[in-house]
Amino acid sequence: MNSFTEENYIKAIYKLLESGDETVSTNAIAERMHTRAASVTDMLKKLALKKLINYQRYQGVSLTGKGEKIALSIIRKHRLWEMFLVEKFNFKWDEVHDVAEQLEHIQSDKLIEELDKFLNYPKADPHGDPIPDAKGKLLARKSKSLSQFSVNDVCIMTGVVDHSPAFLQYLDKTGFGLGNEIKIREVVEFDKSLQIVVNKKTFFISSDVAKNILVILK
Amino acid sequence: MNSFTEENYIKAIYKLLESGDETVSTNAIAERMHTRAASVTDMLKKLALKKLINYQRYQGVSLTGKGEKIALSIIRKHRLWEMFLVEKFNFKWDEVHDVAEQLEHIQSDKLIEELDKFLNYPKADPHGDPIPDAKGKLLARKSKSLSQFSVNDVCIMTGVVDHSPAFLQYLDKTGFGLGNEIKIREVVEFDKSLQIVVNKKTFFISSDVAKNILVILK
DNA sequence: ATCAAATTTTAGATTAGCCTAAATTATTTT
DNA sequence: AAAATAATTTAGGCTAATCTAAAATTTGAT
Ligand SMILES: [Mn+2]
Ligand SMILES: [Mn+2]
Ligand SMILES: [Mn+2]
Ligand SMILES: [Mn+2]
Repeated sequence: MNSFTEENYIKAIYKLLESGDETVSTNAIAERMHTRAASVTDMLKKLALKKLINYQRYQGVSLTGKGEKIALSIIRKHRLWEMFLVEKFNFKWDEVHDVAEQLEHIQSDKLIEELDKFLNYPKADPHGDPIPDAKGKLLARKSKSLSQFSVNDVCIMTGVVDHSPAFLQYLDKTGFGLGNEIKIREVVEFDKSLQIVVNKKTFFISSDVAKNILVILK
Repeated sequence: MNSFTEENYIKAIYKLLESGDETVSTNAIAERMHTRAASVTDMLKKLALKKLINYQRYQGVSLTGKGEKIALSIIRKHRLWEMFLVEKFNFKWDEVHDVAEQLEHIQSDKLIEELDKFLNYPKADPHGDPIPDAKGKLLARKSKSLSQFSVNDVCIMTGVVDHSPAFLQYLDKTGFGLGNEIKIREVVEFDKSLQIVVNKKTFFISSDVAKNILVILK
């Protein structure tokens, strides 16, 4: 139906729209897809012809209902596969993304239904990202960045912003994972770095790290 | 490394070589790939340049060691995935092929290792076809077609020649499957059709069906 | 050994996805 | 409200994989 490339563009547009803006720019897509703006324009014309995006030249793009459904189905597949790899195949959370990028394009409704069942209908992937249901319904997360909390707040880690292996491995090495209780012991005024307590141990993390850790108040 | 298309050509050449000939023809590849001979010639030039096939124009092709290794790795992945779908995801043996055609191109050594381990290192796929090991070693099967046996021979069904859903569904409906004991009660001289006993029930099968059932003598 | 038929290759196009360079349109600054 | 700058699109090309039609080569039948 749609090529891998088309699927990847649609997903990129969806992700860019997630940050709140009404439309996304050609340049933003180009950067995310590691291509040139001219290539993006070519693809936008094609996707518009297929009624997957709303596009008028120079005006930015958004997804149509049809486009959004496709995006959500790809994201669903990506996250289910990531979950599968971690739960059943001994992958670490920093190893799953690249394989899931390939698996998300496999076409088979039965496969995805069985995958979902096999994993017992998980609500979130190994990074805490919510998994759209079979109908494309996605629960909005209410997590906030750890950097938004204050001294003596006690939070539960629910996700990450940065998904890079480097960041995930840093968290592993330090001993942070989803579900951990994090108590803020001190916020350094100067650089917004934090002193926190996790598993009864004290850690110092930069504001950069704090920004990339998602939590809910306990 | 190699595109999906290149992988599919290599696999096609491998399968055609399996029938015993030293080389395969451009036309044979074209028919198997549902393309035209001219397209095949283009691809053969490319694969020859990559040293995956031995090719001189008008002389037919064979695989180099490198090409054969790639073919076996794709076949290994295909058969492991088919096994996975049947064993873990409730697929029937007539439903797995098309999905495995997609999954066989996923690139991840760890994924295949874990898949193999998860399935407890199976020796054959749901159709009885042997699975190459991680080194690309493939055990030759000694099964023969049921049509080669005679009255009173007792055999065990070990595989199928035709993999089409139609044929597999016919076997399902009739109640034949891998591992079944088949006793030949009569061979009709006129059309080579057979009267056989499976699970204490008597069946009449055409010579065409018999040719497509692989067995070993009990 | 010659000629006809079949096979295979070459020549020349097409489409998807990508590129650079140039032109166009929008936005920001003065 | 111009002018300068930034963003976007168009123009023109490239490669991979495909096609049709024509040419070249091999095979096989007299
Ligand atoms: Mn991911
Ligand atoms: Mn994820
Ligand atoms: Mn198969
Ligand atoms: Mn099989």
